[in-house]
Amino acid sequence: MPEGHVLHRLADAVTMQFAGNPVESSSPQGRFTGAVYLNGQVVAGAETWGKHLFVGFEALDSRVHIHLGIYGTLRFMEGVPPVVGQVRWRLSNGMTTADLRGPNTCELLNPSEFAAVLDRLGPDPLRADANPQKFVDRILRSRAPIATLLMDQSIIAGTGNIFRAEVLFRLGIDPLMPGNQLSSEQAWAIWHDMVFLMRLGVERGRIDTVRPEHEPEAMGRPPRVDDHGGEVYVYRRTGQECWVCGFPIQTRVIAGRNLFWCPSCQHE
DNA sequence: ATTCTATGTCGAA
DNA sequence: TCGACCTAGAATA
Repeated sequence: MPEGHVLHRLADAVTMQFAGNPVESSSPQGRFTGAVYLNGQVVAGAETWGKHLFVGFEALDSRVHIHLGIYGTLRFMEGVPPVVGQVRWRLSNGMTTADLRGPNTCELLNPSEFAAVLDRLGPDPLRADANPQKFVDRILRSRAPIATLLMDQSIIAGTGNIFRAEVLFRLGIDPLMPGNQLSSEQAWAIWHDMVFLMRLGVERGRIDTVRPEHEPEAMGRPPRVDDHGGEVYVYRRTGQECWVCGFPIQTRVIAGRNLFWCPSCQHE
Protein backbone atom coordinates (compact mmCIF):
# COMPACT_ATOMS: atom_id res chain seq x y z
CA MET A 1 0.00 0.00 0.00
CA PRO A 2 2.47 2.54 -1.22
CA GLU A 3 2.96 6.18 -1.89
CA GLY A 4 6.01 7.29 -3.85
CA HIS A 5 8.55 6.99 -1.04
CA VAL A 6 7.89 3.25 -0.75
CA LEU A 7 8.46 2.69 -4.46
CA HIS A 8 11.66 4.69 -4.25
CA ARG A 9 12.94 2.41 -1.50
CA LEU A 10 11.90 -0.69 -3.45
CA ALA A 11 13.80 0.52 -6.52
CA ASP A 12 16.92 1.00 -4.40
CA ALA A 13 16.49 -2.48 -2.97
CA VAL A 14 16.11 -4.08 -6.42
CA THR A 15 19.22 -2.29 -7.65
CA MET A 16 21.16 -3.17 -4.50
CA GLN A 17 20.23 -6.84 -4.53
CA PHE A 18 20.17 -7.69 -8.21
CA ALA A 19 22.01 -5.16 -10.38
CA GLY A 20 25.02 -6.48 -12.29
CA ASN A 21 24.13 -10.15 -12.12
CA PRO A 22 21.92 -12.57 -14.02
CA VAL A 23 18.62 -13.41 -12.35
CA GLU A 24 16.15 -16.22 -12.31
CA SER A 25 12.82 -14.85 -13.38
CA SER A 26 9.47 -16.61 -13.26
CA SER A 27 5.77 -16.04 -12.84
CA PRO A 28 4.58 -18.75 -10.45
CA GLN A 29 1.04 -17.48 -10.77
CA GLY A 30 1.42 -17.36 -14.56
CA ARG A 31 -0.01 -13.95 -15.29
CA PHE A 32 3.26 -12.17 -16.09
CA THR A 33 4.01 -13.81 -19.40
CA GLY A 34 7.19 -11.77 -19.92
CA ALA A 35 8.85 -13.35 -16.86
CA VAL A 36 10.29 -16.35 -18.69
CA TYR A 37 11.84 -14.15 -21.36
CA LEU A 38 13.80 -12.32 -18.64
CA ASN A 39 15.18 -15.50 -17.09
CA GLY A 40 18.98 -15.40 -17.10
CA GLN A 41 19.19 -11.71 -18.06
CA VAL A 42 21.48 -9.32 -16.20
CA VAL A 43 19.63 -6.67 -14.21
CA ALA A 44 20.86 -3.14 -14.92
CA GLY A 45 18.94 -1.43 -12.11
CA ALA A 46 15.61 -0.04 -11.06
CA GLU A 47 14.17 3.47 -10.96
CA THR A 48 10.87 5.09 -10.11
CA TRP A 49 8.73 7.93 -11.31
CA GLY A 50 5.85 8.60 -8.96
CA LYS A 51 4.32 5.30 -7.96
CA HIS A 52 5.68 3.49 -11.02
CA LEU A 53 8.67 1.17 -10.70
CA PHE A 54 10.82 0.22 -13.68
CA VAL A 55 13.38 -2.58 -13.77
CA GLY A 56 15.95 -2.48 -16.58
CA PHE A 57 18.17 -5.19 -18.04
CA GLU A 58 21.63 -4.72 -19.52
CA ALA A 59 21.04 -6.56 -22.79
CA LEU A 60 17.46 -5.42 -23.39
CA ASP A 61 15.74 -2.26 -24.56
CA SER A 62 12.60 -3.32 -22.77
CA ARG A 63 12.04 -2.97 -19.06
CA VAL A 64 9.55 -4.23 -16.52
CA HIS A 65 6.86 -1.75 -15.51
CA ILE A 66 5.29 -2.32 -12.10
CA HIS A 67 2.47 -0.47 -10.40
CA LEU A 68 1.42 -1.89 -7.04
CA GLY A 69 -2.06 -0.40 -7.02
CA ILE A 70 -3.69 -0.16 -3.63
CA TYR A 71 -2.60 -3.52 -2.24
CA GLY A 72 0.32 -4.85 -4.25
CA THR A 73 3.57 -5.77 -2.45
CA LEU A 74 7.16 -6.51 -3.37
CA ARG A 75 8.89 -8.47 -0.63
CA PHE A 76 12.51 -9.51 -0.33
CA MET A 77 13.47 -12.77 1.32
CA GLU A 78 16.68 -14.64 2.05
CA GLY A 79 17.49 -17.66 -0.08
CA VAL A 80 14.83 -19.23 -2.28
CA PRO A 81 11.79 -20.00 -0.11
CA PRO A 82 8.90 -22.07 -1.46
CA VAL A 83 6.25 -20.07 -3.29
CA VAL A 84 3.27 -19.30 -1.07
CA GLY A 85 0.02 -17.98 -2.50
CA GLN A 86 -0.26 -15.79 -5.57
CA VAL A 87 3.15 -14.62 -6.80
CA ARG A 88 2.97 -12.64 -10.05
CA TRP A 89 6.71 -12.27 -10.50
CA ARG A 90 9.60 -13.93 -8.69
CA LEU A 91 13.10 -12.53 -9.13
CA SER A 92 16.01 -14.37 -7.52
CA ASN A 93 19.78 -14.67 -7.55
CA GLY A 94 19.85 -17.62 -5.19
CA MET A 95 20.89 -15.50 -2.21
CA THR A 96 17.92 -13.15 -2.31
CA THR A 97 14.43 -13.61 -3.72
CA ALA A 98 11.85 -10.91 -4.38
CA ASP A 99 8.16 -11.81 -4.73
CA LEU A 100 5.66 -9.46 -6.36
CA ARG A 101 2.03 -9.96 -5.32
CA GLY A 102 -1.21 -8.31 -6.28
CA PRO A 103 0.15 -5.53 -8.49
CA ASN A 104 -2.11 -3.41 -10.62
CA THR A 105 0.45 -3.69 -13.39
CA CYS A 106 3.41 -5.92 -14.17
CA GLU A 107 4.39 -5.86 -17.82
CA LEU A 108 7.30 -5.61 -20.20
CA LEU A 109 7.49 -2.26 -22.01
CA ASN A 110 9.52 -1.25 -25.05
CA PRO A 111 11.16 2.20 -25.07
CA SER A 112 8.25 4.00 -26.70
CA GLU A 113 5.72 2.43 -24.35
CA PHE A 114 7.97 3.45 -21.45
CA ALA A 115 8.08 7.03 -22.74
CA ALA A 116 4.28 7.01 -23.01
CA VAL A 117 3.93 6.08 -19.33
CA LEU A 118 6.27 8.89 -18.25
CA ASP A 119 4.41 11.27 -20.51
CA ARG A 120 1.28 10.90 -18.43
CA LEU A 121 3.06 11.72 -15.15
CA GLY A 122 3.64 15.09 -13.54
CA PRO A 123 6.83 16.04 -11.68
CA ASP A 124 7.87 13.68 -8.87
CA PRO A 125 9.06 15.46 -5.71
CA LEU A 126 11.57 12.65 -5.13
CA ARG A 127 13.29 13.03 -8.51
CA ALA A 128 16.22 15.37 -8.96
CA ASP A 129 15.05 16.10 -12.53
CA ALA A 130 11.56 17.22 -11.43
CA ASN A 131 10.21 20.48 -12.81
CA PRO A 132 8.14 22.02 -9.99
CA GLN A 133 7.08 24.97 -12.15
CA LYS A 134 4.83 22.56 -14.05
CA PHE A 135 3.15 21.60 -10.78
CA VAL A 136 2.65 25.21 -9.70
CA ASP A 137 1.24 26.23 -13.08
CA ARG A 138 -1.29 23.41 -13.13
CA ILE A 139 -2.44 24.12 -9.56
CA LEU A 140 -2.93 27.84 -10.12
CA ARG A 141 -4.90 27.25 -13.33
CA SER A 142 -7.38 24.69 -12.00
CA ARG A 143 -10.80 25.18 -10.47
CA ALA A 144 -10.70 21.74 -8.80
CA PRO A 145 -10.21 21.49 -5.02
CA ILE A 146 -6.57 21.35 -4.00
CA ALA A 147 -7.20 18.01 -2.25
CA THR A 148 -8.27 16.55 -5.59
CA LEU A 149 -5.36 18.07 -7.49
CA LEU A 150 -2.82 16.54 -5.11
CA MET A 151 -4.13 13.06 -5.97
CA ASP A 152 -3.81 13.66 -9.73
CA GLN A 153 -0.65 11.89 -10.88
CA SER A 154 -0.44 14.01 -14.03
CA ILE A 155 -0.08 17.06 -11.77
CA ILE A 156 2.23 15.64 -9.10
CA ALA A 157 3.48 12.07 -9.25
CA GLY A 158 4.01 9.92 -6.19
CA THR A 159 1.87 11.67 -3.61
CA GLY A 160 -1.14 9.82 -2.26
CA ASN A 161 -3.88 10.06 0.30
CA ILE A 162 -1.63 10.44 3.35
CA PHE A 163 0.76 13.05 1.97
CA ARG A 164 -2.05 15.20 0.56
CA ALA A 165 -3.89 15.31 3.87
CA GLU A 166 -0.78 15.93 5.95
CA VAL A 167 0.74 18.63 3.77
CA LEU A 168 -2.54 20.55 3.60
CA PHE A 169 -2.75 20.39 7.38
CA ARG A 170 0.85 21.51 7.89
CA LEU A 171 0.25 24.52 5.67
CA GLY A 172 -3.17 25.34 7.10
CA ILE A 173 -4.87 25.06 3.71
CA ASP A 174 -8.56 24.19 3.36
CA PRO A 175 -8.67 20.96 1.30
CA LEU A 176 -11.68 22.19 -0.67
CA MET A 177 -10.01 25.43 -1.75
CA PRO A 178 -9.87 25.56 -5.56
CA GLY A 179 -6.31 25.50 -6.91
CA ASN A 180 -6.73 28.81 -8.69
CA GLN A 181 -7.61 30.52 -5.41
CA LEU A 182 -4.28 29.59 -3.82
CA SER A 183 -1.44 32.06 -3.86
CA SER A 184 1.67 31.24 -5.81
CA GLU A 185 3.50 31.15 -2.47
CA GLN A 186 1.11 28.49 -1.20
CA ALA A 187 1.54 26.36 -4.32
CA TRP A 188 5.32 26.52 -3.97
CA ALA A 189 5.07 25.79 -0.25
CA ILE A 190 3.07 22.64 -1.02
CA TRP A 191 5.77 21.47 -3.43
CA HIS A 192 8.60 22.15 -0.99
CA ASP A 193 6.80 20.47 1.88
CA MET A 194 6.13 17.42 -0.32
CA VAL A 195 9.83 17.22 -1.17
CA PHE A 196 10.74 17.49 2.51
CA LEU A 197 8.22 14.93 3.78
CA MET A 198 8.71 12.43 0.98
CA ARG A 199 12.50 12.49 1.38
CA LEU A 200 12.04 11.89 5.09
CA GLY A 201 9.72 9.02 4.15
CA VAL A 202 12.42 7.48 1.97
CA GLU A 203 14.94 7.75 4.80
CA ARG A 204 12.70 6.27 7.46
CA GLY A 205 10.49 3.92 5.46
CA ARG A 206 7.37 5.44 7.00
CA ILE A 207 5.43 8.68 6.86
CA ASP A 208 6.19 11.07 9.73
CA THR A 209 4.71 14.54 9.47
CA VAL A 210 4.47 16.03 12.97
CA ARG A 211 6.79 18.88 13.84
CA PRO A 212 9.15 18.45 16.82
CA GLU A 213 6.89 20.41 19.19
CA HIS A 214 3.97 18.04 18.49
CA GLU A 215 5.87 14.77 18.78
CA PRO A 216 4.67 12.26 21.38
CA GLU A 217 7.52 12.95 23.81
CA ALA A 218 7.04 16.71 23.56
CA MET A 219 3.30 16.43 24.22
CA GLY A 220 3.43 13.61 26.74
CA ARG A 221 1.26 11.24 24.71
CA PRO A 222 1.97 7.65 23.66
CA PRO A 223 3.51 7.13 20.22
CA ARG A 224 1.16 6.14 17.43
CA VAL A 225 0.97 2.42 16.95
CA ASP A 226 -0.47 1.04 13.75
CA ASP A 227 0.76 -0.59 10.60
CA HIS A 228 0.58 2.62 8.62
CA GLY A 229 3.54 3.79 10.62
CA GLY A 230 4.56 7.26 11.47
CA GLU A 231 3.37 10.19 13.49
CA VAL A 232 0.75 12.16 11.61
CA TYR A 233 -1.59 15.07 12.27
CA VAL A 234 -4.84 14.04 10.61
CA TYR A 235 -4.62 10.82 8.58
CA ARG A 236 -7.06 8.28 10.03
CA ARG A 237 -7.60 10.37 13.16
CA THR A 238 -11.31 10.99 12.60
CA GLY A 239 -13.04 12.28 15.74
CA GLN A 240 -9.80 12.56 17.72
CA GLU A 241 -8.51 15.90 18.95
CA CYS A 242 -6.26 17.92 16.70
CA TRP A 243 -2.71 17.96 18.12
CA VAL A 244 -2.58 21.72 17.60
CA CYS A 245 -6.01 23.13 18.54
CA GLY A 246 -7.99 20.25 20.04
CA PHE A 247 -10.82 20.41 17.50
CA PRO A 248 -12.10 16.97 16.34
CA ILE A 249 -10.51 15.77 13.08
CA GLN A 250 -13.05 15.48 10.27
CA THR A 251 -13.40 12.93 7.44
CA ARG A 252 -15.16 13.18 4.16
CA VAL A 253 -15.03 11.00 1.07
CA ILE A 254 -13.82 12.93 -1.93
CA ALA A 255 -13.65 11.10 -5.24
CA GLY A 256 -13.84 7.77 -3.46
CA ARG A 257 -11.01 8.41 -1.01
CA ASN A 258 -11.13 9.42 2.65
CA LEU A 259 -9.95 12.95 3.18
CA PHE A 260 -8.95 13.91 6.73
CA TRP A 261 -8.58 17.48 7.97
CA CYS A 262 -8.96 19.90 10.87
CA PRO A 263 -11.56 22.54 9.92
CA SER A 264 -10.33 24.79 12.70
CA CYS A 265 -6.66 24.85 11.63
CA GLN A 266 -7.26 24.70 7.88
CA HIS A 267 -8.78 27.89 6.54
CA GLU A 268 -7.64 29.82 3.44
C1' DA B 1 -16.90 -18.57 7.09
C1' DT B 2 -17.74 -14.18 5.54
C1' DT B 3 -17.20 -9.33 5.21
C1' DC B 4 -14.48 -5.34 5.39
C1' DT B 5 -10.66 -2.46 4.41
C1' DA B 6 -6.39 -0.51 2.25
C1' DT B 7 -0.92 4.73 1.12
C1' DG B 8 -4.59 3.21 -6.44
C1' DT B 9 -6.17 3.69 -11.16
C1' DC B 10 -9.19 2.94 -14.97
C1' DG B 11 -13.23 3.28 -17.62
C1' DA B 12 -18.22 3.43 -18.09
C1' DA B 13 -22.40 6.05 -16.88
C1' DT C 1 -19.33 9.57 -9.34
C1' DC C 2 -19.37 4.68 -9.31
C1' DG C 3 -18.00 -0.06 -9.76
C1' DA C 4 -14.31 -3.20 -11.04
C1' DC C 5 -10.05 -5.06 -10.11
C1' DC C 6 -5.11 -7.13 -8.55
C1' DT C 7 -4.67 -9.60 -2.79
C1' DA C 8 -3.96 -10.23 2.17
C1' DG C 9 -4.91 -9.41 6.77
C1' DA C 10 -8.05 -7.86 10.23
C1' DA C 11 -12.61 -7.62 11.89
C1' DT C 12 -17.02 -9.66 12.44
C1' DA C 13 -20.31 -13.55 12.91
